Amino acid sequence: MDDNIEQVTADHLSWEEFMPGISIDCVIFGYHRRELKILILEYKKSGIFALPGGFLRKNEELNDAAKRVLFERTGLADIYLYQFHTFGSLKRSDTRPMQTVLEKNNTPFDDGHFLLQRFISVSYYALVDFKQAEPVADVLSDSCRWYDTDKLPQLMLDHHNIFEKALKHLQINIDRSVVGLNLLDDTFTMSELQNLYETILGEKLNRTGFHRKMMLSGRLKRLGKKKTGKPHRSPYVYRFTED
Amino acid sequence: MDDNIEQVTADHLSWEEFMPGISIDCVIFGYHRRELKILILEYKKSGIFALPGGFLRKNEELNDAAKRVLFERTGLADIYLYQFHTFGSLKRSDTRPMQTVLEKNNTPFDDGHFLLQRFISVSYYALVDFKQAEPVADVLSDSCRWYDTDKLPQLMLDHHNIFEKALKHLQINIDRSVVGLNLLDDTFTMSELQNLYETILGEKLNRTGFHRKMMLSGRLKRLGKKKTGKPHRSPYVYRFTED
DNA sequence: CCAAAAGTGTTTTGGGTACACCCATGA
DNA sequence: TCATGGGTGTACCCAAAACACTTTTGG
Repeated sequence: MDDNIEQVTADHLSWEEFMPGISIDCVIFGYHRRELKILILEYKKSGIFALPGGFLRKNEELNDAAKRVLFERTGLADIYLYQFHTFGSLKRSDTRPMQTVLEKNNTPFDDGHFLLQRFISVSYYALVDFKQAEPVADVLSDSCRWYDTDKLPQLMLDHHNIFEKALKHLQINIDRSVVGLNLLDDTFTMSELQNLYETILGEKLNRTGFHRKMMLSGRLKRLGKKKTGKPHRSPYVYRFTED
Repeated sequence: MDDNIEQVTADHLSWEEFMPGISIDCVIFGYHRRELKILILEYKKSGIFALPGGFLRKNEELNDAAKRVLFERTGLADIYLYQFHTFGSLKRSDTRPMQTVLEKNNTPFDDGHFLLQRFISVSYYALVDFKQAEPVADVLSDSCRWYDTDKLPQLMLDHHNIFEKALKHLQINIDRSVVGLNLLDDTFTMSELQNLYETILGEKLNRTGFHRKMMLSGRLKRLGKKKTGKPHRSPYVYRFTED
């Protein structure tokens, strides 16, 4: 019993370090085999799915908090991160999903628990290398896994809205975000890059036009040829030039 | 003395209605005589200038709070409002300007005063009709006045950053925001519209190209001719079609 | 008749798409 | 030599920019 009280106190103390009412949600995009993916947390035994998120420390830059969330879930630093919107609907304050999560975690709580308040969500999207990321679950969750964006489970609260808005921003910023640089391997072929674009935009692109546009952008450097073992001419591989 | 205590209590109670740590700032654009303007508050006798802002009620939609702030300062409803960024730098938590403001207002305060905490600013820009707006100062300020965007006073904290980012977003969204509809009179000439565009973008535009682009957009309806009394052909007046 | 600004037709340009063709490669 | 996919040149289209010309109006 004493242990339990101690735990509650410690719990309470740690929440004290954070700004109340402000959460940070991250839509973390990855790409593999023609599928656009995002990281999704599943809370323990609750069947509740959510975007990776976190809170803002009282002495922390907002953008640093987003970087920290990203690092905690993927182990990656120096990642393309973009703040695209802040969500503040009242529908966000439905506390039932989080109550369920706390119950399944055997965490004692009352109505005033930090996690049961109304949160404004400052939301970011990130582009990460699928192969380099090592998804890590947080204390409340069983898993942090990649899901194809066209096969997402039902997400808690307005998290599906958040994802959709992130995708829309990604589509609009597709060139500015240098998607290839952030979502592909270091080197890649032109059709791999085109496949990525087509997956994100959800539409077929003209092959020759795409080729020329990319070359004219001046951001691509052509390296050697790639031996594919396929019955056709082998493609060049490219790399993005830093600028 | 009793009155004073009563006031403090009332003051405390009223701050209780708001979410802590979250503020809303509005860059309210107007346009008159080839000058782009924004509304700026001057705090009482302090020489401190700031963007109009406010706070989020605990039971209020975020976007509604922005509308409320706009209404309180201009008396206008149904205005084009766009949330463009959330600012969360630690530099925002310098409390000295607000302490000065409270002192000049003879408002008793201690370190824990609501206005002296760290705030995350969810920021919106608005486009309003200069002639219809009736700027109203808030309780802490002497004035709420229009300033030409190229002659702004020094603004507190990061408010000049906020303005700059708002302007950048306005420039990018200039067509989507239907700038003419929101910043001009109901009817206007083509060159008035072009002057508005040139002022916002800060560059000269090709006259005939602008004319044609606007007509091809299909959003303009040509009305009659305008008698100008000027020694040249009189221009048509136009109106935006609603859709 | 002139100057000034508005409106409109014509030409040029440049990016995007479509198509045709050649190249490289393994079966 | 055939099928397949990669690379590139040519033709075409459309929208934006540049230019030229006409129209209207007061002095």
